[in-house]
Amino acid sequence: MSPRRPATEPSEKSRTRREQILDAAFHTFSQHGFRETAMDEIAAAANTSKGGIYFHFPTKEAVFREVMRSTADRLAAKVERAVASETDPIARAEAALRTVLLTFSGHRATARLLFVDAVGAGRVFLAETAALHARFAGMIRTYLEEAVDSGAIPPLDAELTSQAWFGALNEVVARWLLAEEPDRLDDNYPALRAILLRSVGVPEERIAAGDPAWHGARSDDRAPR
Amino acid sequence: MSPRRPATEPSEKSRTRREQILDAAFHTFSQHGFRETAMDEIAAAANTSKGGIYFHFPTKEAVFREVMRSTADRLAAKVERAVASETDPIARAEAALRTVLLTFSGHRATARLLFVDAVGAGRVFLAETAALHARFAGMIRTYLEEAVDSGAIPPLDAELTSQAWFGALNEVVARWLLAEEPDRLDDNYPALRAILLRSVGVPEERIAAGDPAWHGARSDDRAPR
Amino acid sequence: MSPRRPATEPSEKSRTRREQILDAAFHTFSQHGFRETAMDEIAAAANTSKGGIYFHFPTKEAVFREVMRSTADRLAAKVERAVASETDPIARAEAALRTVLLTFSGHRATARLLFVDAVGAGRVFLAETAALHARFAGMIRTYLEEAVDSGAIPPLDAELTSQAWFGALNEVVARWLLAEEPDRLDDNYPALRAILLRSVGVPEERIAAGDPAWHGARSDDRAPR
Amino acid sequence: MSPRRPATEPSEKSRTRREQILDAAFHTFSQHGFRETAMDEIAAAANTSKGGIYFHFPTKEAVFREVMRSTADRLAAKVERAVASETDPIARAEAALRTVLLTFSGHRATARLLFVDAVGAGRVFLAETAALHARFAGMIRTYLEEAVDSGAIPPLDAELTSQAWFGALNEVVARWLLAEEPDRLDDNYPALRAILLRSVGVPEERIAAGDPAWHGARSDDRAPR
DNA sequence: AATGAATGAGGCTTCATTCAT
DNA sequence: GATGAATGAAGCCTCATTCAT
Repeated sequence: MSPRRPATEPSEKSRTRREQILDAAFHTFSQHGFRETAMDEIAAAANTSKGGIYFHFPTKEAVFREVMRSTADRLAAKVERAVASETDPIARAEAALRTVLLTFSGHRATARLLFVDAVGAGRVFLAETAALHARFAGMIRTYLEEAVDSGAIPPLDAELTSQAWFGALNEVVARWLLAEEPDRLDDNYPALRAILLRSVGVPEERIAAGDPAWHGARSDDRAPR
Repeated sequence: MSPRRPATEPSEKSRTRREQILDAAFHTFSQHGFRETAMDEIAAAANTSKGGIYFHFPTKEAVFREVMRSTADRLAAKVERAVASETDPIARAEAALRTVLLTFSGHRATARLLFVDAVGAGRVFLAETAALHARFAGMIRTYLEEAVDSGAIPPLDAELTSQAWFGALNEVVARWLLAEEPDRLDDNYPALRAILLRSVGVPEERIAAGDPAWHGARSDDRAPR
Repeated sequence: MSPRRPATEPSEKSRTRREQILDAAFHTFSQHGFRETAMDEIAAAANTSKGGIYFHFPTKEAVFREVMRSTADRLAAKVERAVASETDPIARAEAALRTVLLTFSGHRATARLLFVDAVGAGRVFLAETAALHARFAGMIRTYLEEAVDSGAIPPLDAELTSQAWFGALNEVVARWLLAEEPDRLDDNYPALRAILLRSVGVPEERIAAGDPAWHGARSDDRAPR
Repeated sequence: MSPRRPATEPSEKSRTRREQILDAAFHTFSQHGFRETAMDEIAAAANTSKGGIYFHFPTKEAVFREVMRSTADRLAAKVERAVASETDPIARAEAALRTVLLTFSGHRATARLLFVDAVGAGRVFLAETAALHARFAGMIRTYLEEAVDSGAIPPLDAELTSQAWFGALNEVVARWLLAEEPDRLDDNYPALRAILLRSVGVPEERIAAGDPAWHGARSDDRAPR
């Protein structure tokens, strides 16, 4: 018997199985894309049955949305945590950039899912994808505006600039994902940082000094998710 | 007999029908994406039959590849033409940027196809997509290297920078594509130009002067293809 | 999950449906041949859906192979059972012949499938067909060799002779299958028996005596499969 | 201008093209079977177009029928010629057997077409196939009846025996066709001759003497058709 | 006579979803 | 809660046949 809980509250067992499915879906989606992933594959990877998935999710779309959401949440939380430990506005922007690059560097699957599959999942997810991009660009935008407000950099079109930053980052990641024999993604951080900081008018001395947080903070390239 | 190894030049009639099909495919692919487009749809849009398409192309993939190729060719040619009319290295880079933005601005479908569908078409097209991105980034790279060689801007990591530029541009376009009620895409040119030029160390005076070629050269937002 | 590698015994329900499909396939294949039979027909005859068949078999070919295999197995078992009840070497050969003729006589569909469709199913099944013929010829060969060893008949080229016997039998059956208004197939047994026995040098007295097992053992021409 | 000929009479040019098509059809049918042969293949092999074939033949079936008919005619004529040069009834039967075996031995394609494809071409050709088999069995039957009439062999069921002979021959040929690495088909003649002659009661001395016509008359294994 | 092009019915297979147990 | 089984709507592709030129 399950403990005294409302019937609508998912039981421990159920929470676990749900997560199993999401994990499996995350991996298959990021490997084969949305359309190319069959419910059968997810079921097999989750050690359950197709019917089992349909108990927890109403449609395949719902599974995908949930995977995207939770993945984006995790990444956003990670970035926000990293940013929170910095106070200098420019350092905060650096931290955001650095974190994303480091995270993707160690988690190709996450990068693939968020920035390749999201786009390729079909017109049904257009709004979702736009929101996803807007979310990360929005984070960047916040840091840029802080920097402007603090006088660290001159005023700028924050909306467009954050899009450009995100796009630049996105492309570097995507090219790394598509490469046959990719180098370490994070090798690109110093140069990318320089370009982006320069693009918003950070003084050359500051750029030349490098990112003080960028000592051995290299990715370890092995975390499972 | 298949037309793929024509003993004689393809007849006028055939050339026309082939183009009809490519046109139709271009539109349906850019509206629904690769997987979501059925051969039947293309056939209907091309005023022909499914079998008719298969007379001209061996598979659906082949149609898509051809559409991508010809679209990319057209765009690349347009950019190169625009660039050729400038001599100053920075002006050449500006011309490239401006042309792409203007073109996409008037041809959402082209943008959609090259920068959204290409990515989302599935793993089969990975290499193709990578090549497509590399192609345009490569063009940018050439202009940047010219600028460096001429001393107009300081040395830089041309590979990464061209990726970043392309990515920034790509994202701005993509966001515009995904927006519900988009502004004019080309409204973004001045700000984007400033960011990018700044990112490679173009002097502020040059940036402030604006792009001299950017007078009424706005897109007209109506060309059929 | 596919049922091809069942972790547990296939359930009763499934066994039943699988057999339903095989039964339906047996009938449609033997009536229309492999290429001319559509999966839809099999599905309809099995009171299930096309998809239902694909749950149990990976391809149409696999269905055909399975039908052939099980049909051949059943026939071979029947022959072996009949032969086992005889001890005299010549009587054993007679039993084999008699059994095949009697079986086919009552089951045109079986005959059609094994000796007409198997050949006509296309190049993909060449090896399968060769093996099928070799299997039955091989059985005959065994009985002939026993007969030689026991001294009942003079030495002979067992390989060729078994082929010839099988071919003779096959043709008689085939002509009966192709006839518009066929007589009883088993009416031919006495004469065929005489020819074949004579061809391997069985003494005329033995031949003239007839097959003692051939009293009312006539087929009844109505068994469902 | 064509010479003064009735309009219905095929012109020289036409006769040639028609034959080209039949030749091509013969080869493709015998290699891939009826259903597996596409009109395109025949057209390509005949160096003409699909439309060209439809000028000379109304349907694919018609082409097949014509190929079968002409091939069978050619073989039958060959056999009859060989038989005509013998007077002894048993020698005539031997000649028929020998000729077929030798012909097929050198022309796998003919054998394949007549005795494999004919069966496998589908239900539409049932009657045709039956007639084909009956035709050759009928020839054998004639020789057997002559032999009986002349007292060379005892009375027999000529219909059944001719079927059996034909079937035996057919199977030996078929097995040779299906074999991966076949020996020479005609190596089997002496043994097959012995079996068949014995089966109709030819005296052992006659059998043991061998076929006097079977000196170097081996096939040469190379004729194109 | 001949051809290239087009047609459209039909076939095999996939897969999201449903459902009885 | 979970599963195996079933469903049926598409989808891609093939190919005999037709037809304008």
